[in-house]
Amino acid sequence: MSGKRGKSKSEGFRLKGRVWIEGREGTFLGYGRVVLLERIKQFGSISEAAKSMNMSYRHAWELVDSMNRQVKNPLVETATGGKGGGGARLTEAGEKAIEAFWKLYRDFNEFLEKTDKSIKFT
Amino acid sequence: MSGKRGKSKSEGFRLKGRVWIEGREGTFLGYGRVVLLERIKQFGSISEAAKSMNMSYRHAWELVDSMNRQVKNPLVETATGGKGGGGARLTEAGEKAIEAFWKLYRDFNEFLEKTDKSIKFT
DNA sequence: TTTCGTTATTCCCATCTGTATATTACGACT
DNA sequence: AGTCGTAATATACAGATGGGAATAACGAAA
Repeated sequence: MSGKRGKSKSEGFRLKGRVWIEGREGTFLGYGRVVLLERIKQFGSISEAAKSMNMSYRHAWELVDSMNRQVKNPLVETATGGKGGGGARLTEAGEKAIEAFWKLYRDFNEFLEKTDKSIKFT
Repeated sequence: MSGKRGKSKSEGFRLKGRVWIEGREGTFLGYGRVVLLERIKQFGSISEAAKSMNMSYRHAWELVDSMNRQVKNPLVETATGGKGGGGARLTEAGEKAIEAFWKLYRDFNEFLEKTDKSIKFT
């Protein structure tokens, strides 16, 4: 291939992918959910975490609720009312989940990079 | 874990994922597209291929068109009119694409299975 | 008991994806 | 020339997804 210049029409392909943990109700942990957990840890509040991700509170709350429903020990504990109106904090299980997912995520990206090089189409 | 019986609330997690090839316009090849290519090869027609997958002809045609737009040598050649009204056939490049994807797909599933076992949450 | 900010929950709406449907273009064969 | 079945294309519709706004519940602190 390759004329003197100009993009070949089949240039620039790259391997992409997603991984997630699935539970009884469907997705349990994925990239977005883990980032959300981290923001909750950082801000101590679902609403602040959501805002920082440009995500609606409604959506964030549903994700948290979905995760908590699928485990015996919740990943996030919430409190309504009280000082500051309430808040949310990450549990031990939440911390473990974050760690476990990033480990998986790194392994997966490694796989993607390695595999990407060995692909030939035309 | 495990009480005498009954499902633990954190049972049954499994790793899932998707991989695809991305080109200039977004997705170029993924699982569904490859199955579609195989059906086109089998039936010699986009409409029959679509029907066999419970997919609308419109959608199938758009997928084929999207794939063809992103390469110099089309994966599918179509003919309008003529014997039987026309049809579609897989090109050499189409065959290669199928092969390449399944190879990738197998490697990915291997990764998933291997990785799934090494994950601990709680 | 009043205040306050967050969680919890409910509606309505915009957007997106794909379906269903209808119409036209096409060209080898009879 | 007429027939036939598929490709090609446009339009209207349905369902799912998430956003935004509105409201109620909550409980510690003043």
